[in-house]
Amino acid sequence: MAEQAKSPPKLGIAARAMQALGGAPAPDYLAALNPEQRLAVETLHGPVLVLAGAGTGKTRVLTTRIAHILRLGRAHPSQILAVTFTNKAAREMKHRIGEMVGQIVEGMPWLGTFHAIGVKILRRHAELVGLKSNFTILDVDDQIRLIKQILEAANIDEKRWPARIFAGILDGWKNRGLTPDQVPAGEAMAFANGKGKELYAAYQERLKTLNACDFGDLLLEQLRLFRHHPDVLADYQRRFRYILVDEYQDTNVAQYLWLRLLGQPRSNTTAVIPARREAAEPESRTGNDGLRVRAEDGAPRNDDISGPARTLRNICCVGDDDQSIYGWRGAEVDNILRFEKDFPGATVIRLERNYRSTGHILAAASHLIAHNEGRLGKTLHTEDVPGEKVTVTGAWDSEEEARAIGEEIEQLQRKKHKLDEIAILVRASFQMREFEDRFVTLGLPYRVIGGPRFYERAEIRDALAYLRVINQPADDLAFERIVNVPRRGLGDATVKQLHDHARMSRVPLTEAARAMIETDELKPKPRGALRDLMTAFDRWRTQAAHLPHTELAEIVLDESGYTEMWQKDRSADAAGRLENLKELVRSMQDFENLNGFLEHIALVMDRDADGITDAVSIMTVHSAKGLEFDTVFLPGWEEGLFPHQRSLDESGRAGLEEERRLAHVAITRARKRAKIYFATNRRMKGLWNSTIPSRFLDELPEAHVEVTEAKGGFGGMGGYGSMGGMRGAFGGNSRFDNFAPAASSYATPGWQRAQKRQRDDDAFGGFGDEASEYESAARYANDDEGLSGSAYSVDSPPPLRGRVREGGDFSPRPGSHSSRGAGASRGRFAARREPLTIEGELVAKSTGVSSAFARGDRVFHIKFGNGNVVAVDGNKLTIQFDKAGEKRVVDSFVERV
DNA sequence: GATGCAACGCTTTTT
DNA sequence: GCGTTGCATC
Repeated sequence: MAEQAKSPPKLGIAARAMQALGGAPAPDYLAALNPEQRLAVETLHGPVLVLAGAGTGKTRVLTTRIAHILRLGRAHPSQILAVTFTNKAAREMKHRIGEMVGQIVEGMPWLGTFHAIGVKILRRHAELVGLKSNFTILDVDDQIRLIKQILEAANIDEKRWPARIFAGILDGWKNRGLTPDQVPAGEAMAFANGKGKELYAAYQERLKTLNACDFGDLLLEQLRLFRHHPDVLADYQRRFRYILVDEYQDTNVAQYLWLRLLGQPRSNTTAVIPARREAAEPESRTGNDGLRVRAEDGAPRNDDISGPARTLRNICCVGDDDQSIYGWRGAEVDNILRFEKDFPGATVIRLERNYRSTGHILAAASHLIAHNEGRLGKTLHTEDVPGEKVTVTGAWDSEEEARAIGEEIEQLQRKKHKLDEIAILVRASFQMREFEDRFVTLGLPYRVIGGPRFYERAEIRDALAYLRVINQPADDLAFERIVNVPRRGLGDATVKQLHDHARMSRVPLTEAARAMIETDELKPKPRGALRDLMTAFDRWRTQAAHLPHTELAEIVLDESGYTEMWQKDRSADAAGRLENLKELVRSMQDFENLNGFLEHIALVMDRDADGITDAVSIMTVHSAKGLEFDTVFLPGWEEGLFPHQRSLDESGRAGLEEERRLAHVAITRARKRAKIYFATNRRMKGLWNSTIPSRFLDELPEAHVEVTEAKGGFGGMGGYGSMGGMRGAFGGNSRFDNFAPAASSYATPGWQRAQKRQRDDDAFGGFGDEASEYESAARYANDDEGLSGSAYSVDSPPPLRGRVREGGDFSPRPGSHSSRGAGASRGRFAARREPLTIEGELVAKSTGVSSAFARGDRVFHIKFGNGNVVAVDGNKLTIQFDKAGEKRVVDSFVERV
């Protein structure tokens, strides 16, 4: 029965599955599926590829399939391997399966991320790959510090060959499943004059001494394990009767190989040993400094992987080639495009009925993505109403864009839309700031998703380092991190001595330290400090045995002086850091012991959303994948930003297609409203650039898109059409060429005045044209020098703004904002705010209720820290922050201290 | 060991 | 423009 035709009659399969159920009527969970979904759930034999377009019920299929397998008794929970990319996805799956099966699925030990499963397997067989089962998992920070040490030891100038770059290269190799000896000679040449390979080998060796793995190793070491120990592999192949993979389009080569190994027929294990495959792209990742990494040898791909699996195994991959947006970190769309070749006899099922978005949105997204060539092709359709058209709105600059979006959100809010159902999805994270600033002013609750994660904060890592040393004394990286934090007189000199000693005796640093306390190599002062520290660690280790780990953490933070260090720190974020430490201890409660906790944080770097009840979400398009909202705002659709210039430069056509997929992902996040924006001027890297609308806008179907009219203000701005000339250089006209910036918010007297002044002045048009033409020409000549040369300088913001500022009453207050550092942002903020206040906008937005705060109050703001209230205006406070300077904020954002 | 200044870089991000 | 980082200096 393995020999099913590729396109079996759909009902046949379903019917057969029904028979398997003994002719009983389909259970509820099946009845709720559409025919294709049902086929995907019920095709339980042989490889299955489910191409699940956005919003077609992908997760539902996966979870139902698992529930179905369990219900039919085809496998025990422990015989199902289900892999996801993120912990979030894993959690969600577990939850939903539990709901369906009607109980908590404790018994699904092999449902998790690639990495979590990797750790589990590696811990069991650690000794077979040269590790001990309590090995540490290094995060990126540790990894870079380790590389630095390796580079130093090899006498490589870190200036010329930065550790970060090498970390990137290493990552690339590991993503492709390459061990040091497998690195193509050409690529190895590219770093440090051909030392790449050696360095990689040295790094791996060092990891072994540290009894540690980096993230890449969690996969790579498994490949090694399986290849060198076929018996172990066979054992897992036997165990996993069903394999399910989520987001298959995001798998990298290493993950692909891993799946191939596990998904292969058992008999075939010996054929696999030399498995190796080059990256799909002939030309690939680039470093800086002209460091081009190429796959020099055009080795035929995939030829050394064992031939087609002879016996079909039950592997089911779910993915969407149109949502592959992680090529830059090693994902290979190719894996999904080639599934049928890799797994002959595979059943391919397309899920094309979309349950998420209304008609216009879906049509717009489909039309856009149809411009891509390398795709399997799906046609999404919906039975939903057409709904609202996708809107495209032009804004003068990014500030106005933020203002217009803010306004639209307030309108939605007035119509009782939930803020939780609104998201702003940006291409690059620097775009977020503009919105944050705007929302703080408006008093609009928002949450930023992504950004520095909880466990990446310095204070958290420090605290963890202490715990890591207690847990595993050989953890040199952790030890080094905190040996002099807080300062205890163990500076670089002492640490270097420790290092020397450790290297000579080939022992971990802690051991070296222990030895050196007994000798008089060290000066008395550091020696004493070191002895104290080691005694403390001994004590904590003893306590660890009988105290609850949360208590231990508190003791350690306290006795080490770490808490005190932050208490004494007077900077704005010290309070937040202490709060984070408390949160850390709190979060430890969820774990049985220190070990479990440390493992969790190494792998589960995600943090649950903060407690804000109803708020607009701001995030990158990347982090929005998998999410959905009623209303989605998509700012920044401009050439150079979206599609991103670097993506085009580095990956050419493939890059453009990935950007287009990203745009497709962005639009398909919307259920009811997708609102696209572009600005004609944007500041990037400190310079104002005039920009042209994204080519993706032209690729949207006119019938489903509404180009919103400027609502007054800039009506008569034919003269602004500087973009016609720019398009000339670009080739072909865009219907957005003469687009007037949206000015919905500019019906204010101030703007009318500014506009009038500008018209009277009439000098602006010429300037705009000239600069823009030069700029776009330079851009398409792909000449970076020219590009920055053509951009407006920092001192001359885009023409209109410049005019406004220069016009007497709008100029920033002199003197008061001139301080540097943190004050700089204040200057930026205040200079812009001022005119708005004058024009009464802020007053108009005030609730009228007098604030609970008074002048002189000492307050705390989550973002800006502590400060003093210098003025109160309704619910708007002007606060002089200690660190962040003077800002106007809404009172609900601060609390009294 | 703290402080200050110059230099760098700046898409997307999980584990 | 702005935040981070590394080095030099006191």
